[in-house]
Amino acid sequence: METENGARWLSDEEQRTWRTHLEVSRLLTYQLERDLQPFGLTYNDYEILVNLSEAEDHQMRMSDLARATLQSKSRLSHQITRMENAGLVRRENCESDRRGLFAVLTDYGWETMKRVAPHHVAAVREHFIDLLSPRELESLQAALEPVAKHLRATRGRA
Amino acid sequence: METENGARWLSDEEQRTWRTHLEVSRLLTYQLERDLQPFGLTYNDYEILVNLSEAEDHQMRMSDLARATLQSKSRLSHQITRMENAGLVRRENCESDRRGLFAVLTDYGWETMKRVAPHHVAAVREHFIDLLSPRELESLQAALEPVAKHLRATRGRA
DNA sequence: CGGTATTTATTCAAATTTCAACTTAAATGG
DNA sequence: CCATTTAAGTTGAAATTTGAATAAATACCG
Repeated sequence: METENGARWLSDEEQRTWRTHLEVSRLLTYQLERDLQPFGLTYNDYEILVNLSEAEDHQMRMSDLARATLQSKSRLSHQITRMENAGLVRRENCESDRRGLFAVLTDYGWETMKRVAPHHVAAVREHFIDLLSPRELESLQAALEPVAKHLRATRGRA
Repeated sequence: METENGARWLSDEEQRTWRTHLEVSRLLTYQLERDLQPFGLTYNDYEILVNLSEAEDHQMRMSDLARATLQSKSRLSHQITRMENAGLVRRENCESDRRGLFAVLTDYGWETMKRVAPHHVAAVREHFIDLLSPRELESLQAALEPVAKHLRATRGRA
């Protein structure tokens, strides 16, 4: 099963799996976004909150946050500006590197996180985790981790 | 393992799998987008081309295309306008329902599709399919299909 | 040290996406 | 039939995202 220039097409099984994966990715994002709407947060907002919540002193360098959330610096900068306006985070200067800035979780941001997280987790369960058996969960992780590893590497050497 | 208001947190295993899935989704989209760049197409463009290519007479009603690609009608409308300007598709009136329009693949769109598809498929292989054993592929499909089904249903009754 | 290259982060403009308002046509139901 | 509701699709403005250009500070190297 070859294309004219030698590339191999996908078998039916491969194609089915590929499309299912794509569909799940998209619908899941879409659904989680929707489940956050009542709290006035986008998924992007939430992701920033998670990262800052888990970080030492509830703060991270802009660069690191951009890397962690897979966003461009420019995009993160805008994103943080918006969240700053919403009172969720603030920027703070970095002593040791005067080019640098920290994004810091505000008290309100932290309160918001604590309030919203349980609902978000419930949504993740409802739409993903609880639909998988322990065995399926395990094989999913086993299958996807190498893919993640590959993609991280590929992205890196861009 | 309960939150204050009764929601169950994720176990380490669950969390790891969840995050891996998220990461793969994102990096994969990102990578495929990048692999299409040399051809001057976005992933959205490509997806439209795929759908039209597989459709009867290389044409689809705007609504159906929007549904198939999980986009809003508005977004699709803009998208098609852009692709029309690029010469990849054209709009055509629908006889039987005079509100309706078809998006139709142009010759150039079809040529483009035939030219680009092998490269795209190769990318899908390189970054996903070929990293999975047949067994993993199978279990992935088995695990994700019910999730897809659930999400389709959930989305529907929105 | 002094100059050049990198890194960090922001900004502006252009492209894309979203959202609500609108138009036109078809379906529904007294 | 007519009136109303629903469906198909577009439009324009606002919000977000992208990408190149910029500014400022640090790192590197002869």
